[in-house]
This record gives sequence, C-alpha cells and structure tokens, in this order.
Amino acid sequence: MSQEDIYSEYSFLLEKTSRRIKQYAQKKFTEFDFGVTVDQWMVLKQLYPSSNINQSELAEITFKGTPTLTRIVDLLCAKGLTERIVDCNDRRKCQVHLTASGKRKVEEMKPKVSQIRKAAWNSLSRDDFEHFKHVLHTIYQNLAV
Amino acid sequence: MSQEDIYSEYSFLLEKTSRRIKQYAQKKFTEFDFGVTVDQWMVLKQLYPSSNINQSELAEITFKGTPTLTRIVDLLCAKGLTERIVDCNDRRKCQVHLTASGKRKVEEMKPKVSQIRKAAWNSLSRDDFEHFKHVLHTIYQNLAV
DNA sequence: TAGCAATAATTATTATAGCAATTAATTGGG
DNA sequence: CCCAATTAATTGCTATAATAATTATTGCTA
Repeated sequence: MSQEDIYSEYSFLLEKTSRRIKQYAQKKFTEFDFGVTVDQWMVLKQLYPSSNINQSELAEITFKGTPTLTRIVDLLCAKGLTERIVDCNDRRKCQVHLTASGKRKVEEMKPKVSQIRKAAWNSLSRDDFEHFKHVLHTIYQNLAV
Repeated sequence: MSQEDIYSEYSFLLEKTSRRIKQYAQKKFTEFDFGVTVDQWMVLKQLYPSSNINQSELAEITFKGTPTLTRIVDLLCAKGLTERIVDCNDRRKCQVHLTASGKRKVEEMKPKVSQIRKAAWNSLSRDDFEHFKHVLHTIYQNLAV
C-alpha cells in the first residue's frame, strides 16, 4: 500500500465506524420497538418541546437534503407524530410541529436514546474526546464548501 | 442539553464528517469524470491487480451487505469493468475479476484518488492520526457484535 | 444415500442520499 | 404594477443500506 493510501484507509475506518454506530443504534431502536428509524429520530427530537422551524431549517440542522427531509416528514406525519402547518407570512414555508402523540414519543425515547448512544464511547477519556472532536472539526473545515 | 446527550452529539458529528468526506470525494469523482461512484471504487480497487475473491469476501472487506454488493457488481459488470466467474469447486460462489478495461480504470484512478483522499487530513499531525485511530478502533470494539 | 442444515448469491421491499427538474409563492427592479 | 429572479417544497430518478425471503448448491449425518 502506497504511503498516500493511508488517507484512504483513514477515510474508510471513519466511515465504517460511523456506520457501525448507526447500525448499533438502529438495532436498539428496533429492540425497544420505538417505531421510528434513527434518522427519523434525528428530525423528531429537533421539534421538542416545540418549535417554529420550517423544513429548510430542519434540513440544515440535521445535515440532510431537502428532498430527504420532505420524505422523512411525510413518514412522521403518516405515523401521527408531526404535522405540517403553512407559514401565514410566507406560504412557501412549512412549519413542522409535534402532535401530542409525537411529544409523548420524544419524552419516552429521549432518556433511552441517551443511554444507547453512550455505549459507543465506553472507556474513552475526556482527553480522547477533545482530541477526537478537534480532528473531526479540522476535517470538516478542510472540506468546507 | 443533558450531559448524556454529548454522546449523541459526538455520534452526529462523526456521521456528518463521514458524509462530508464522501460528498467531497464524489464531487471530485464527478469532476474527473471517472464514471464510477465512490462506493463502486471501494469494490473495484480490491480486485487490482488480480484476485480470486468471491462476493461474500468482497462484502466483508468493503463493509457492505451482500445484497448491496450484488448490485454494485451488477453495475460494474454493466460498465464492462468486471466479470463474474463461477467457482469450479463450489458453484454457489462467484469470483469477481477485473476486465482489461477495469484494470486500466484502476490504474488511471488510483493516484488521483489518493490525492483526493488526502485533502481531508490537511494540517493534522501524526499524533492526531494515531490518537484518532485509537478512538475509532475503541468505538468499533465497543459495538462489536 | 436420502434428507436436512448451512452457505452463496440473488431478489424484494423500505428507507436514506443526492442530483435535477418542477411547482408555488415571494421579492426586487424597471 | 409587472415580470424576472429567487426561494421553499415537492417529485422523479439512481444509488446505497439493511432486513427478510428465495434459489441453488454443498456438506453433514442418520
């Protein structure tokens, strides 16, 4: 393997780890019978306890594209967890709100998700975290648009 | 934000970074007109210069599921870059080989991909890399099946 | 050796990622 | 005020991720 290819290896290891974290979380979500996917949860939790956020802003915050976000909101609405409300001041925009059922869902899931997320980071020190965060932010900046 | 939620934040930052790395690579792949996706490349490069690897093994190495791998190989074969050869000793298995065209494609891409991959890791030190690798491996182990 | 379990690959289905194009609504300049 | 450019959301399309089910083949064992 050429010396240059170590960067391909790092990229691959990073992707594998990220995917494993999501696989683990999704497995637990299924075991707990949450009835939503990890990605749907990422959107759902932004709306709690309430918010006047529209879909473009939601897409930005969750690092998703607007087409993907449209479809996730479709699914969340179909499950009765959210509803779309057209912005009175700009009828192009859709506010997304939690329903009462959606609010209960978030309250039920929140502490459990925190526990699930914790598992990945066992036996890592505060120093590890800081260093890790520094590297990720650096990469993120290096590739900034 | 509860203290527990820092782990959700780390997970999110990791996923965002991983996705940005792939977005950047795919953008460059398109600019260079490679004619394959980043994921197709991940499979293709395993076959160079030659190999007697079957699809299950390829899936394992590339951290993909066998259904995904089947479809990627379908696409690579449709592009004339690979071909399937049934294993004479076990007719359930498919060896995947590079065609002459596939071999040239890998040779053309390899150095350019190395350069592309390098961009993410600018201004990071050897110590950063080692520390980072340690954290990723620890997470990977923590979530081992 | 007949039959059953295990394995490799594929197919089907649902969800997400990303790009391009479309629709509807708004804004700004002449 | 009208039209062109912009913006928000949606739709269509292809590719990847993941699970479940199916098919074909092989291996094991009673």
